[in-house]
Amino acid sequence: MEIDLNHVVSSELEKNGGGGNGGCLSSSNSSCSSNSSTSPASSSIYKELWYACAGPLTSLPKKGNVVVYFPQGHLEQSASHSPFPPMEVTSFDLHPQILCKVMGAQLLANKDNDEVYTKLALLPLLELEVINLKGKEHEELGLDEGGVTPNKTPHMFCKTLTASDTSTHGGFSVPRRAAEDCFPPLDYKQQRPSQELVARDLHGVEWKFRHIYRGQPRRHLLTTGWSIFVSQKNLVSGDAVLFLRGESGELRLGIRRAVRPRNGLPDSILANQNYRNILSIVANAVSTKSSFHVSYSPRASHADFVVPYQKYITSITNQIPIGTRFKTKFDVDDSSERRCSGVVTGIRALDPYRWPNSKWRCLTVRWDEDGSSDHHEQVSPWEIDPSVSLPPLSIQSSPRLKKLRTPPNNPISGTNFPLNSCFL
Amino acid sequence: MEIDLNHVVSSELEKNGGGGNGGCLSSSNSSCSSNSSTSPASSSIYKELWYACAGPLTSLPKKGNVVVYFPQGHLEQSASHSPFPPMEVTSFDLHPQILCKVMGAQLLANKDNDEVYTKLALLPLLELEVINLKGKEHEELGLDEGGVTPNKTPHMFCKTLTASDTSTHGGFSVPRRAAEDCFPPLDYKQQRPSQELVARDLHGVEWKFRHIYRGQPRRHLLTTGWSIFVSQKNLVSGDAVLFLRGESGELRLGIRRAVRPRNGLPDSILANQNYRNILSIVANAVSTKSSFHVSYSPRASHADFVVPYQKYITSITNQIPIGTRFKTKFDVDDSSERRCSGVVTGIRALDPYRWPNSKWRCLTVRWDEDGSSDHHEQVSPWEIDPSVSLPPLSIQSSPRLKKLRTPPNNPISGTNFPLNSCFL
DNA sequence: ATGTGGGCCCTTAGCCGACAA
DNA sequence: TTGTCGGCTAAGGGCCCACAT
Repeated sequence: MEIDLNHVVSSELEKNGGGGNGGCLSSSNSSCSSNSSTSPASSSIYKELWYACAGPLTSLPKKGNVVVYFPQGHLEQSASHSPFPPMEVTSFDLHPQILCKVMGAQLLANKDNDEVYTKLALLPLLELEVINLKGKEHEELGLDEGGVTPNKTPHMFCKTLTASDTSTHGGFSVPRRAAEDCFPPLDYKQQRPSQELVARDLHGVEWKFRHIYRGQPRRHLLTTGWSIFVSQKNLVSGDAVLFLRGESGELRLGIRRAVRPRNGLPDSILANQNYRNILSIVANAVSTKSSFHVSYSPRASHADFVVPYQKYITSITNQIPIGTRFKTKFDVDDSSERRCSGVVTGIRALDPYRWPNSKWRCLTVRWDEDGSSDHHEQVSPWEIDPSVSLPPLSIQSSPRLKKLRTPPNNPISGTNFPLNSCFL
Repeated sequence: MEIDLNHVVSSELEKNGGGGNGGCLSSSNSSCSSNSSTSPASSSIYKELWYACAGPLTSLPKKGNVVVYFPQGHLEQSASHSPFPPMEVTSFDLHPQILCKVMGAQLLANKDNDEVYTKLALLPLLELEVINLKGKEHEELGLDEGGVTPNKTPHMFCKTLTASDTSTHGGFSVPRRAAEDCFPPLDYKQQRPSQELVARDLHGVEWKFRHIYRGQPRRHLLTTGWSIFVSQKNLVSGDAVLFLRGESGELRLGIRRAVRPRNGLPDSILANQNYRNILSIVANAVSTKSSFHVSYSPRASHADFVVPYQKYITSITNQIPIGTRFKTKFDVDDSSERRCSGVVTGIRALDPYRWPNSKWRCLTVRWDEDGSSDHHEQVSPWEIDPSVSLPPLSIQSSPRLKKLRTPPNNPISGTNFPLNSCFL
């Protein structure tokens, strides 16, 4: 009997028993073993590892939270190669945004490439319930967003791999502080102190490394076992590994791949999710008042199509006139993050026929740094942070803007889209 | 931009242009290249290769055929680990068998493991249309089943890999007749005649091999390039490779993996196909009179849940009393096939609550050879061939039968399930 | 503090014919 | 006819330090 490692990791349950072979292909001289059934570790460490792999910016709705679900975003994620659905596909009479209650959230990891993703169970709410919600406490509305991310583990590090790290020629050069923080101390009186490290990945697979302190000047290195890890995980320079030490000293390690075109949500989710299927599933759930499942990859692209209720409301309540300057975050390494800024150049519905009045990526923006051309030029109001008090740029000063047609005159505001008509 | 190789191969269209990297990981010294965009070959050779990989027993319905679709079988295939759906899932008021017209059939290959599968577009038919069908010509009813399988290519061979074939120690030992049949002739006057072979797989990826005739006694071998192919395709001893020579001499090669627990339909299809999703998609298609898609892996398990109309009718029209002896086919190697036989020991619906009166695997059987315990003990009427005129075994003679409870008294017959009530 | 490269050893991939089944 | 083995050679994995940034 086989157990799908895609479903071993779960923040809700303690069922970490599943073994399988976890992609460990080495047979005899194994520096990795899949002996995860003997793992006595609590699942909390996996939860922390999951969030570490997902990056510092990831925050997920908790069970019971109220969120806004955007079918458009869901469709985009599932078929990134064809931005627009075929003409004959209608919106199944679905609203562009659907208020839902989070009935469950699973933290998962792609068996093939270790990318983290989540599976949310969403229960559509009716308009009546929306009104009732207004009197509820804030927690259910997803206001405690910051609290969802677990406290950052003190003993963890994340390093972007260099060419030397991934080459077959040598091992892995461990940053000094990282080794001192996360690894058991070595006996520095010895000539070349070394020890064996054992770390588990998100699937519970054990990886063994020889940790040695040597060289002139002295440094921490991972030698034996490292190259196997690199090849098994298909790591290349630019990807990042992260180590994490739990309370009782046990090690976890995860990977955070560099942004590549294809490293988003795994095939296992994308395939067989065509437009019609997704829409019929959601439409069915709405009409039968039953929950449906949504898979979401936090590291794939900034496509938040499941947004905390309060965050959404806040983002559309404040006016965002054209020319508004804003900032937003992109994480780069360890726990640092790069801030990008830009200016709103237009407001229009992406697909006015199928999804009229949809807020999904309704803002046309221009980024300040041209190097970041990989960012979308269409973003959603809740993705940006317009609270920056910079002087709004004159639109005429930008040559690129002259190509744009006159944006329609519908600035976003809460009054234009009262709750009573927004949802369902 | 990336192209999903899962969808490159298609029997219907000529759109074989898609390149991608086809899982070819070797970088510089590549014995495989993904230069499939330059392929001038017609897609018919791919069709033949697909059928060769699928095995001699595979026959698929053609576009326009009328078939019977069984949701139960579809659900089984998608979640082979949990044989029964959770209690709260109903059948969505779907009938256990749904008459459909085949609107399209794509021949596909799993990008990860090269397993062949098909994607069928099925359009549910109404009862009225069923009645009208009775006067139609036989072709549309799927009677030309045998004709669907293309004429067997004369120049092809299939060899099950030995331990030596898959070892890193050596190359691939080519059966003599195979080499003479499929490969260009060598100059046997030379001491060690050799040549370079180039073959394309289902994804259009080129593989190059050094073909040499040497040794004492002389034999045909594939040396350089072979081990890369083995490792890239993850072949192990027991798997089979097959070579195929087209009319103009170009080579194709495919693989047929040994039956393993997990080699069925790829993850890309299985995942995210839970019971509720499938049923809501099908129910939606039935109610909106639109088509839906079904993925089916012919080599995974003998779970024919899309059955030609006539085949189904024939199978349930004839009485199958308990004790009936039957034969059935299982393919083993090349184009040979092993025949298995057994006896029908009971007839009952698998899931009487959700799918009453369903014919899906309603026969309990006992196989004659005990070694074949991997076969299902529950088969569908159309999977067996009861035309064998062996004396029916006395039920009491079997010790294993004593454990069975008395089977319900509902022998299968066409009159018990008239067409008018069977479908929708 | 740590990325890269040269030196060097030794494992392993991989081609060959000798055998044997 | 063809599966497996021992022999042999060459390629590269992988540990070490020097050096540079």
